[in-house]
Amino acid sequence: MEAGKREIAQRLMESFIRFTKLNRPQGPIAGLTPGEAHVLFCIGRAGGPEAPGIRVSEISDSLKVTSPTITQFIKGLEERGFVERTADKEDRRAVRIKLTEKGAQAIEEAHKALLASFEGLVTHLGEEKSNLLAELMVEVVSYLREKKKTGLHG
Amino acid sequence: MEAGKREIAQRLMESFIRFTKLNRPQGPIAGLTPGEAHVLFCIGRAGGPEAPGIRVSEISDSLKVTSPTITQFIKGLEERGFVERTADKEDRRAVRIKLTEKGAQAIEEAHKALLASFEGLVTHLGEEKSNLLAELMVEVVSYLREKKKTGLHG
DNA sequence: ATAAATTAGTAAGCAACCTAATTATATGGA
DNA sequence: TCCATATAATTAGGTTGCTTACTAATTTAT
Repeated sequence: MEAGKREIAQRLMESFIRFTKLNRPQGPIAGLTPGEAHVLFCIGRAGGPEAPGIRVSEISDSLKVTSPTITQFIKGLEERGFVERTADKEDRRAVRIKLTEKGAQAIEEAHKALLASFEGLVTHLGEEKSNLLAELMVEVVSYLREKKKTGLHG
Repeated sequence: MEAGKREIAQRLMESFIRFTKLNRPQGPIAGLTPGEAHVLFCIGRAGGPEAPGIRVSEISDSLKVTSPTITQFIKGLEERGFVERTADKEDRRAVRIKLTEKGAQAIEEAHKALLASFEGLVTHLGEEKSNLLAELMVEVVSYLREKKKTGLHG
């Protein structure tokens, strides 16, 4: 039924547009912009205080943004004491980035706030619907990823 | 079950973050940036060629952005011949904005492209799941709207 | 008449991205 | 060994889509 399909697409489109608008984060959390929090999360995931620290290129790969973008974020985060840069001894082109104590605390705070807001959503929808939604969103993400890949040479 | 709830929230959070990243539009459609297309859609919805045209304030209310943002978009769109400005005769502070022929064509093209991409998603998920997703997203949107409202004075 | 509100616009700036070019270092092959 | 090439990070500058603060013109209410 083609008409049904178009109608569903229309509804999906509208809800996604509204979602995108509303989902834009309003203000900073723990003194971090949303983008900074993202980068900081990525650094935090990369290992504890004993680890050598993550590289700029690894962050940019992981977050799918270019390395100059990461450099800019790191610059701001370092100035404000959230991260530390150290030279890599085995590859002197590389830079190792680690969280400071302040950075680790900021992550914890931001993570709590973020999770709390999603827990609010789960409470609103109920666990069953939330599960369903998460599954569907995973499928949407895999579709978008596929589309983006083939879209480049198709 | 608190542990379950947190786990669901976590999965929801991750899928939403990935979605947001992938859903960012890549390039212009019909010579319009995504933002311009949005504004043009809004102008198009406001009435046909015989209507008096929409006001800047009406667009900004509808799209939930400030009026200077709209002014900037209109400026660019007028320069490139997508819209026309005319003075309102009954309220000389106001400006009436209408689509040109070129603008109407651009909307049609952009709308087709957008709808086609969502139809691709509907095909991928199937109609049943797509319907479900649209319904869930409507609930998410209403939750976010509510949260944003109460968040301001709570 | 005058104060208050409204409409649109300008100026300046921020967040989060991008590309192109540059610097420093690493590495494989003639 | 030396050179060409590749890689790591950075700098410089641009884009998109928003913001706030302000001005000018006009309308409305007192």
